[in-house]
Amino acid sequence: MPQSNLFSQIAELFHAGKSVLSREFQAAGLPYPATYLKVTRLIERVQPCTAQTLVQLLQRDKAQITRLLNDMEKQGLIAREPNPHDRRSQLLVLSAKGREDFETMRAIEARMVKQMTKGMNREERDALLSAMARIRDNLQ
Amino acid sequence: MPQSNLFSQIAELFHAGKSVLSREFQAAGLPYPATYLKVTRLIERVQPCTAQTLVQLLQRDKAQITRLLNDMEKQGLIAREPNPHDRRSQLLVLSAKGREDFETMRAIEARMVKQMTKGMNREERDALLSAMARIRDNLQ
DNA sequence: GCATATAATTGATAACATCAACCATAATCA
DNA sequence: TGATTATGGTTGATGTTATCAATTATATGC
Repeated sequence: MPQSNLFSQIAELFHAGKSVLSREFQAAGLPYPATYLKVTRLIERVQPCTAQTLVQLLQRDKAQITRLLNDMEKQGLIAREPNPHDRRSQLLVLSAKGREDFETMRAIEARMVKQMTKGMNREERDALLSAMARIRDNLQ
Repeated sequence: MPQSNLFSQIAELFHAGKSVLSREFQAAGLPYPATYLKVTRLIERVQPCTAQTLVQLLQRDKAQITRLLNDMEKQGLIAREPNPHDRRSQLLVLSAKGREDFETMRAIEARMVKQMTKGMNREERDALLSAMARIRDNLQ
């Protein structure tokens, strides 16, 4: 890629990473799109978690979130439980299968990230992550 | 975004950047998807350039490239000229409109990148770009 | 000249994204 | 309290990005 700039780099990195992930999910018998990992991660970490929570954290359209959750529910990864505090929304939880598959996906992703940062030391990795966080903030 | 890892960061950055770009292209009267910028950039920089060249540089499926070029041709941004060395392929060139719109898109992108790296000095920016290039290589 | 490789297109389909309209419930406030 | 407005979520329509398999035309190697 000749004379790339920052944004092209990000785009290419994302594209390459996503395609590695999907391929490896496939190979591990988890034929899920890469997005599932992000969603399961959030449902695990952020509790209680509703569709609206995901909309805000992922900055995605709520329609897209609804459909994503429908698919994941259909595949038995998550369940929607009544929200005692608000009958308009539902609480999202991982099923046993969801937790298990999430662990596998997470391990695959961790392996990929390790591969990506091969040859970088602790400081370099930290600098990279903090630079990226900064960029993200600047973009808001 | 709680405890993000490298790949999530990249994904979020890409998503945020792409949406800023499309919005600003719209605002500038260039209702093109963000991909057009990458393609016009390559056609300008890499000459001669065929569909195959783009497939390799962008690591995209050739079907997708064909359709992308069809759209761009339909909108008058590029032209396909006969390749004197190989009658299977065509040489891609920017039209006058293509060059003009490309300049506008490039300026918009440059503004965004400047915004993204606000508060970072030269060394930090260089370190970031080279870390990203390294990551990209590691991923191949 | 024939077999095989390559450049590009086409068809099918999935993943990802956005907008507008809508329904049910919650919150506000006259 | 009852009307009004706001919010969480769903549905419909549509556009963009991606991938795979099959096909056509031309090139290349033998």
